[in-house]
Amino acid sequence: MPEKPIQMNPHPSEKTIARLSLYRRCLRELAQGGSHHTYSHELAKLAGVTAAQVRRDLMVVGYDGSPRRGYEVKGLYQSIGQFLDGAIEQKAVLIGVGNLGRAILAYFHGKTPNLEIVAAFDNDPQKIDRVVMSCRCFSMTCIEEIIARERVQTAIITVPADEAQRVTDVVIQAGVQGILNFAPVRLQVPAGVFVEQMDMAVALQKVAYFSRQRQ
Amino acid sequence: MPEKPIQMNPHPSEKTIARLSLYRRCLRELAQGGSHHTYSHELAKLAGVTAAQVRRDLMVVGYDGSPRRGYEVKGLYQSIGQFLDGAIEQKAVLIGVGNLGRAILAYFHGKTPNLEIVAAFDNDPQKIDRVVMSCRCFSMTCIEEIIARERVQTAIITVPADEAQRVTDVVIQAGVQGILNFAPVRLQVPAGVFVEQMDMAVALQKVAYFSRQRQ
DNA sequence: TTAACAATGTTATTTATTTCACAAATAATA
DNA sequence: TATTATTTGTGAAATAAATAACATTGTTAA
Repeated sequence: MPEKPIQMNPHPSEKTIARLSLYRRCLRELAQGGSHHTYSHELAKLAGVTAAQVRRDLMVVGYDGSPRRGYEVKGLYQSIGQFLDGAIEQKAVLIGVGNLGRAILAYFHGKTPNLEIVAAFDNDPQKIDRVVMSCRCFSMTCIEEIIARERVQTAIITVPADEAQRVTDVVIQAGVQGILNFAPVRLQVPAGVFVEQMDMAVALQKVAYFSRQRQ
Repeated sequence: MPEKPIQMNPHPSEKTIARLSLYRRCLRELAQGGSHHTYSHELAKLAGVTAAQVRRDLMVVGYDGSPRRGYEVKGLYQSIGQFLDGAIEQKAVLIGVGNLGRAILAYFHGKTPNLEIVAAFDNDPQKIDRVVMSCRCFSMTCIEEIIARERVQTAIITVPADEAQRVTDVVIQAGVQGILNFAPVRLQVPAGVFVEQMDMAVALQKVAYFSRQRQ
């Protein structure tokens, strides 16, 4: 193989980051299935992409496979983990403990040790100061205080559309750098804050359109 | 303006379809706010894209705006609707009435008249034959029968990861052409079936990564 | 009536992303 | 030990997507 230059891609794309996260999940499954090593084409098949895509994505991680042997499953898993998670543990909060909020709390509980949801917020007195899906639920009046105290960097927004911008302003004021937004609104945020839109309505329309196209 | 050729883009991209759906939502809000006409740059600002992007996307719809006046809000809204929805009403089903399933049922109820969720399915006897979030819930043993009878084209999958592939095989067997999948698995589907993956874990990892990068 | 303006529709250009292709490398085999 | 087969890592090519540019045109106003 050609000599590797000591220089790393400065800005991996969003798509690459998303796929790396996917590869990590596939590697976890491979490890649980007892595999010790794997190949780009195997990983590609599991992730639903091409082998070339896998190899190119892995360039940013800086983990070297072996020709003929491929990648060591555990080693690559940990390398991707280091790359995606960074050194210090990250914290997230969730705002809006409706059905969607509860689903997300349940889904993530214990799954991602390097990115824990440390608190949930709602206005409903029935929920405040209770533990919902293993997560402590607080009044929305405490958002700023807890985000600042716990050094939370990420917020998951699962409130109705008409509350989303207000909540966004509060969490950013408190120091949040990234938002996962499920409300069907484009959030206005200052430069430097990352927003990922999970738009279920748009996604469903897309499926409906293309399923009609293919009949 | 140059003469318009009577030829339409045969295959609008997934991204264009997604944005058209977004524009439609923005137009609805404009209409509710009392606007009668709008411009590509206004729509662009609302949708969080560029004006050139808006105009390019609108080419596939075949709705002509007027120089100087821009687009008629109601007319463009309906044109996009016709384009996305098609002539005949589409039906969807939802499989897995957990927290996530309920959230989606609640969210879509009555919102999209051209794409109705006509039935939900679960194995829990507590839910079977009840109405959950205004949607009738059936046993999973009835999936094939109801999809075939109602000519359902789209399925929303909100079951746990280890059931997703089994459910997928059933709904495709019954005639479904498109799937919106919330389970964290790459579904194996035959060619011609469209799958849209809503991967909450990947999305959260992405936000965590980029929020860390920007601090 | 005509001139100036501002917005459209579309082509051309640029940028981003994916795929291809292949030298270099290494394990397995003879 | 030499040979073969197969996979990696990455530059080059191809494809896809976004942006810029602009001729055209309806509207407004002098």
